[in-house]
Amino acid sequence: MKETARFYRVLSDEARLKMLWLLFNHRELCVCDIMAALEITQSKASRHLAVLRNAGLASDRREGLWSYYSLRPIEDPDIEAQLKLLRASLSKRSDARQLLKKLKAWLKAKKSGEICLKGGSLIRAIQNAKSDSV
Amino acid sequence: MKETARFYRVLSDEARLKMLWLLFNHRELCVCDIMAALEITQSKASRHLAVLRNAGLASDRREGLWSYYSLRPIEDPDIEAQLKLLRASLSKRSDARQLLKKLKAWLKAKKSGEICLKGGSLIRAIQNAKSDSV
DNA sequence: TGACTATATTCGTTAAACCGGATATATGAA
DNA sequence: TTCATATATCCGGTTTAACGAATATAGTCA
Repeated sequence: MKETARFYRVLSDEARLKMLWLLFNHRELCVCDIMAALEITQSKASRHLAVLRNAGLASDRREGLWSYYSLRPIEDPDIEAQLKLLRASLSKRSDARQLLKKLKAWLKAKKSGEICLKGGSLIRAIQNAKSDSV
Repeated sequence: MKETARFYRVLSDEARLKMLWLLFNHRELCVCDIMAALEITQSKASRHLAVLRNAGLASDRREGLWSYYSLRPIEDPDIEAQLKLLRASLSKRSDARQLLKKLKAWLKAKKSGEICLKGGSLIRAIQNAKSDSV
């Protein structure tokens, strides 16, 4: 039953729940997308994504400088059912929907080049997006 | 979403999972029953039961010196579904079934008076039951 | 090559969780 | 009243988790 407790431990952090939620709704996201949506530091994003990966819930794919994370197909049907329930439960929360909106806005800005990635680091761009939302 | 994380945090401890599991299968248990089944100290049992109570998952009823704990009817259907799933998931685990057996043995011994409660504290009786199982 | 950058990891610190032993509380019995 | 007892809570100490800043790593591009 220790194993079961460990599974819930992974879900017991708000940042990780948010990441799962975003990945439920987007097939693949890079670290910077998650930083921007959650407004967290780079090390925090990377660390929590690693926890999800080590727990077998997420997998990453490297493409050049970028790491893309996605949900991993779950083998254990009980865990799969739990995650499904989690997703359904979060779907009803307005803060979860709000988070998705913020991500979409960021993705759009990134794609359209509204955010200038040349000559400025992504981190600075994320900082600016942050202050925009205030 | 902080609230959701807090819920999983409650489930992220093995002792608390075991307590929930026992309460899933017995309408009401006193603290000493849980101490005996889990082979834990009195303060640990009491503390974790308090966590379950504060989370709204359990309630207690005082009867003389004894505190009886039971599951509380869950208002939130999402949480209820999660707990149902947890129960079904644990039902498949042999260690969970083993734990139930240990509890039943303890309850039987307690009821039949095999364990002498007079002139000896319950805690001592639990200690003895512990060494019996080794 | 060398400058730049996205991500991973390390480092030192802070906060939270957990523990057993001791103590406090309240009930029951003599 | 006084003693015994089941449970709750307090007290230190230990472990675990989380954090931001700094550094390491590895890829890109001039």
